[in-house]
Amino acid sequence: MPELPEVEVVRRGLDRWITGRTVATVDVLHPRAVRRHDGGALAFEADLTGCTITAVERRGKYLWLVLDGGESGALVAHLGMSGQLLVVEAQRNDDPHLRVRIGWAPGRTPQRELRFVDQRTFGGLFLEPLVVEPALGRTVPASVAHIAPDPFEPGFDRLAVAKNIRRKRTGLKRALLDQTVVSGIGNIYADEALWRARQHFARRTESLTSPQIAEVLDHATEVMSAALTQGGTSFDALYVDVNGSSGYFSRSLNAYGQEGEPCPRCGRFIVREAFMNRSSFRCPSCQRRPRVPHG
DNA sequence: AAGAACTCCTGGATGC
DNA sequence: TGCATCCAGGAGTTCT
Repeated sequence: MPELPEVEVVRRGLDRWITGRTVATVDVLHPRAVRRHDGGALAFEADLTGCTITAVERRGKYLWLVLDGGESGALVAHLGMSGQLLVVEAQRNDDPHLRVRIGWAPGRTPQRELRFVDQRTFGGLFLEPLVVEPALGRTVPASVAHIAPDPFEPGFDRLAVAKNIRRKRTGLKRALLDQTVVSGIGNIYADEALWRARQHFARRTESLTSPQIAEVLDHATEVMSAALTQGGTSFDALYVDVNGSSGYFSRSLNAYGQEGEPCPRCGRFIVREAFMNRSSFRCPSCQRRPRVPHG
């Protein structure tokens, strides 16, 4: 559920609250939360303790805290389906699905701490070295190197990505969700972008021109930008910013989750269909099924 | 080797 | 009321 706008809201909150702080204590309450860390929970606790957060960066849905200017690598975070990074007063009661607690060296009062809370445990935290991407000149964690730039990165070339998608010869939504092609787009914003572009999710990419695909990418960028100004999309308490507040973009959705509601453009009822083991929402009039389907 | 299938997980909603 | 089943889905891994 957290896609690019939601992760960016969290990144901004973390940047404001924890940049410059030094880790004093690390407490892993559920080993699965650090399953991607080399060496497991004990190594995670030992490796992170003593590090200072010098920056908070993001690519797509991946977020990372630069440690000691990069000298100690980065603490990578992926929120998965239900992950939350919360900055809360240390004395507050533990959250029901608290997985990792990170305490700071004493500083401002009240004393706060960083908590990773994750109901469905698809998300996780892990430390990794940073690597330089030759093509872009950007420094990213090793496991983020295979993730393509998101539309808000300086290295994002919309026409080059469009040409790449066209060459993939696959279904349009499948391409939008492929994080190695363009990152940050998940099920919600893919459906919203397709609705805005009046395209069907199964439309073959090779049947579109590169400028047409670039337009779909522009719609995705615009809808994510609009969501960001609303604090992201929240359907329940599962997605929140670092202070626990929900975003408001769910009220602006035109297609996603709108089964049985009238299309805001034409009034036909939005339908839900299974695609790629997940729900896809579309207007049956504005987004007609292509004659050569699937992909 | 690209792409489909499978897997991880919990709790709220739904069905009988 | 209570128990069983379904469903949400990102991304790494395995299979074809």
